[in-house]
Amino acid sequence: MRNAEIAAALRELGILYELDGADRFRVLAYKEAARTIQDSPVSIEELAKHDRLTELPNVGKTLAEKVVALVETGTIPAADKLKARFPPSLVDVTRVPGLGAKTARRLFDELGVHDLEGLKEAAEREQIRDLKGLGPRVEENVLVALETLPDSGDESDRRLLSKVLAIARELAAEVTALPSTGQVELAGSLRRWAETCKDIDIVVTSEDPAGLAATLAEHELVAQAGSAGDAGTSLLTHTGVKVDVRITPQKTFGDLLQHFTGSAEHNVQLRERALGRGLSVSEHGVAVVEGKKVHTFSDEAGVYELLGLDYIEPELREGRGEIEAAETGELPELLRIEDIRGDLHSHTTLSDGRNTLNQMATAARRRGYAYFAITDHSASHGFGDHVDAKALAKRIKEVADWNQSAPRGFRLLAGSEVNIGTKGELDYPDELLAQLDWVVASVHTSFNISRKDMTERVVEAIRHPYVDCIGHLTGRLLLRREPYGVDVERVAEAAAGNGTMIEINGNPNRRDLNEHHARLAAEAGVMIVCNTDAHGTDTLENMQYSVATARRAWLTPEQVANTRAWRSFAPLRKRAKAAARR
DNA sequence: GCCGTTTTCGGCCCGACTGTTTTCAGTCG
Repeated sequence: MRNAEIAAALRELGILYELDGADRFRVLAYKEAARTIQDSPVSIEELAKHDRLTELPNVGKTLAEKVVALVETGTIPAADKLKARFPPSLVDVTRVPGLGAKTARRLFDELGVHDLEGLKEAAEREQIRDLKGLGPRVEENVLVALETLPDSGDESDRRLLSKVLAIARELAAEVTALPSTGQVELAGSLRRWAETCKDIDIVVTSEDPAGLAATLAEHELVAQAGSAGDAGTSLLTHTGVKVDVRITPQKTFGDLLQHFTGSAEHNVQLRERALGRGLSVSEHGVAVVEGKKVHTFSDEAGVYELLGLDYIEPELREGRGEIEAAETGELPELLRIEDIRGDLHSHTTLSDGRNTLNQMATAARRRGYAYFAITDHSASHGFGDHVDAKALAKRIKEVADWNQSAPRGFRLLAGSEVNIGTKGELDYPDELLAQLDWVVASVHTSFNISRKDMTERVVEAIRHPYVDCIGHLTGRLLLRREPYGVDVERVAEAAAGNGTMIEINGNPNRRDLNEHHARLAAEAGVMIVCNTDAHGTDTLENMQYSVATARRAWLTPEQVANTRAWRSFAPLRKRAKAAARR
């Protein structure tokens, strides 16, 4: 059973308890445990089998028992019991914005609402207004909300970061261009470089809130402008993304930015810790609980400093131990994009890329890289773009020729992205692989084999003497395709043992390794590589997503191989080590 | 439910907004 399924079952159970009138902190405990499990880089099912669940934060004895029951029998007894009392479809009713469990329960008790269909009927028949505390506006809102309610799941209203970032940057630029504007920063999950996000938060200082709102309302990306005031304005883009622009005086810019950058988990932990020191943190400042003094900050660093913490980079603000580390001076010196010296996964027109070798190499050099690997797909790619052994041999010669006239300080590498067969075999002869500078090995076919077989398959490739790096390890496509089953812990162990690197693929649809796996792998001693998997010169800029994931994984430049100059990077490759031994 | 510089009981972020109310509960981020 996948971690996401276990997390979903716990979230559902939490809502069932909430419908049952449980204490809100108990409900919260289920949500927090679900999040921990969703984020876990290792298999929760495996932990359950070895009685290790309580090692996880937010999972105690009771929740551990429930997860064990779920993994062993497929259901949780407590959930079955509650489902006998409330229809599971009542959980859907709590997904309607504005309706929570308390309201859903009353609709069930007093109107017999069982599901979304029943809710719609009750609203249409104007029955909801008969309930004390609810009125006609609730009926109106329910009917509107039901029109746009996504079919299922928590993820369905999330979008890929890259799609939203482009819109956000354009709107932020528009705001910045106004003479009445002071500071402008994106906040929320965009600023934390999460994989996906729901909406756009922009924090601004402005002398002219009305003018700012009017300008944005006219922007070509904006479909609809909501209420505007001195505190800000809200918009809806044509792509359906909600935009919140928050205006603040300069003196509390840091407080507001800190608040809206989040995450919720980070802020909760930060505020709990602050309370222990007699300080109450909010977007308006840091208030001294016993007294009247309120500290305000024009930059975020001041907020963290007052709380006795080192400055925490936005990418780390996920409630994953960063506050404790900031307290003891143990925050990592994070990788920066300017640390990257080369890109080691790219495609050209020889396989399925859009640009030629020369165009890609030239673009890479212009980015300031010292080295760049061309890694077209291998002989069995099977999408009509395969490169047979003869074509690859020719390509090796072309790369050598290109390097003859290459500018100083830049080196083009002859490489390949080789398919890993179902038994871990590669589809070029070893003699040919030996002539390459760099080999990425990836799984592109037969995803639906068992977790055990997939793990063996990848580990076999990791052991291969000419495999330098594993590409997009889990094969996931964000919001589209689940990762295939593979034991990342075992893979990381094998990679560390064999000196095989693992990439963080910067394609914003992939970001694979994810931040949890990357952190686990680096801690296991695996050398990480930040790559783009660019299929054109334009997507070389996807390095920003690879670096973002690395930062979210707490990685330092030392843990990322391609932060090194070529003379230091080259000897890290297995093929170089083997040559040195000979 | 979980958790511990408040440590095995008694806490568990903070404020805005909404829709309904005359002071607040529920919901949201």
